[in-house]
Amino acid sequence: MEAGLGSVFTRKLEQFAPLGDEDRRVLDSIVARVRQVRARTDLIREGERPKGVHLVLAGFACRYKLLSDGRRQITAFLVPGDFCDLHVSILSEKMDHGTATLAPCTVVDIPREAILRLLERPALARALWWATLVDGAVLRQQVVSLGNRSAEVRAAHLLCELLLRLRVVGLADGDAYELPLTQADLADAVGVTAVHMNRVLQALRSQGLIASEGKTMAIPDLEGLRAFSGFSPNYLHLGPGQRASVAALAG
Amino acid sequence: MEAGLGSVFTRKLEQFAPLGDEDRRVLDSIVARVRQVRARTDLIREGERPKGVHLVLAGFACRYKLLSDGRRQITAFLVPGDFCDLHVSILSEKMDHGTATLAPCTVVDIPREAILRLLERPALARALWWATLVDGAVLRQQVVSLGNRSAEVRAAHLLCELLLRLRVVGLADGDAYELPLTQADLADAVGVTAVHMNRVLQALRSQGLIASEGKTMAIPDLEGLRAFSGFSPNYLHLGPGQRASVAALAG
DNA sequence: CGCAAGATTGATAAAGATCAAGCCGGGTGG
DNA sequence: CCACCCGGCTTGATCTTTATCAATCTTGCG
Repeated sequence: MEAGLGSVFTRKLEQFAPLGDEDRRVLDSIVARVRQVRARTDLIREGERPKGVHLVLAGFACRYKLLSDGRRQITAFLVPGDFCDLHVSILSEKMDHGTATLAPCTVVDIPREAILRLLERPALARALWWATLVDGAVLRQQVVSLGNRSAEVRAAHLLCELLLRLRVVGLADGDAYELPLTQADLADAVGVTAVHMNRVLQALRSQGLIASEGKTMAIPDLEGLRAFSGFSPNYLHLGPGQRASVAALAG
Repeated sequence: MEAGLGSVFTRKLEQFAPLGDEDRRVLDSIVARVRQVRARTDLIREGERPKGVHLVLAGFACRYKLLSDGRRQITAFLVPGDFCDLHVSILSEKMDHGTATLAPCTVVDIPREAILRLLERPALARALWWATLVDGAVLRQQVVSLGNRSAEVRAAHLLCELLLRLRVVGLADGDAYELPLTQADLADAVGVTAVHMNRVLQALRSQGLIASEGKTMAIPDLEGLRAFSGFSPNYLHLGPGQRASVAALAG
């Protein structure tokens, strides 16, 4: 399937820097393969060399690493608009981690040359640097969480972050969003066992901080969750266009 | 103090991509302020907007975040040749973390415009992307460690990584290097208390995996430490020039 | 209807935090 | 020149969080 990139991608990039007409034209000229990928499927494995950049248009994916004992650490959740492997692909290096879908996804494969063409335009290059900066910042935040916070607080922080990131791409309905993950998936990101993740979620529910049913996650008391988890959105480096999404959150 | 950048910087960048004469000329044309900074001094604090890029030429520094309860998480150690705040500075964003010296350092302040000039040259831009990629990869590795490994294994892994990174810049003498950090500094990176870090180091010493005295860290049995910590250097994306440093390590 | 994946519960064990001292070395002021 | 002081290292005892192991329950779905 061949098609333009649709609006999610453009909207995502415009969040970071104002684009000129010519920038937009270059963006629109990218022809990429769009495809549906079912849940729990590798997009690219550690050690492989990506042919192009993968971009999530819909669904839920992740970056992960496997350990020798079979355990999996999820190092990032990828939501619509997120690049799976931008930096590695620009350099055509070998992947130092894998990426995989967690839920059914719509994925775009952008050829490497197309990305290199984007990089020639300063405003677009800036947007890509920005995406990379946010990527790193989210990772630093995860390090802080894993190194210092209890499992309960880590989980709360993650759910807070996901709400905000999904709001940015218009996928959070007020204070609720679809979270098509198993407790084991969350556990692999938060760095606990699935058993413990279950107890953590129960605790958060009983404190009225979250209200999940099925695959829907609701945050009835965002300010409460924010305070509990010590969340501050500064590290997401949201653009001016997104400040409204943050209005509810101090900092 | 004004001066050229010296060889560390150039050597670092050449690790990533071959540079042409013109690239080198542009590099040499950068005039930057070089200064000595004493130990335990902030280079830039969270929330500030960097005027330019800081580069460590000598010494030992870190990226860190402070939590509301006063705890500090070190998210990266910065060794000679490392940028402190490249991405944030390129975008003149607010810092989402601080950087500080841990030992006395020689630091270079490169004006933002100089970096933007580098970015116009494809080979140099590529080198900067590469540095950023490695930054992210190291961070992912830290997430994997914090999420899955025991404190002992995390510490071993970190010491393995530092040996390799210091070898790359010629600061490791065979299997030993200067590590001018307190146990508390290490603890803040590994995500344990200083007390526990002390016991961890004792355990590693008694297993013959490390042999530190004073500020010198020696690795008498690198293969042993590698195996114990599950270290694999792939995520450092070392250039062909550095393969020799890795010879001792499988994978 | 029956299964398999996911969620839940309980009991026990291990890793690491916390609290509280004590120790050691080197720099400093009297 | 020495006493003392302070930062960093070390040790011990106890407490908390989370892992581990082992079932059991629930539910969407073929």
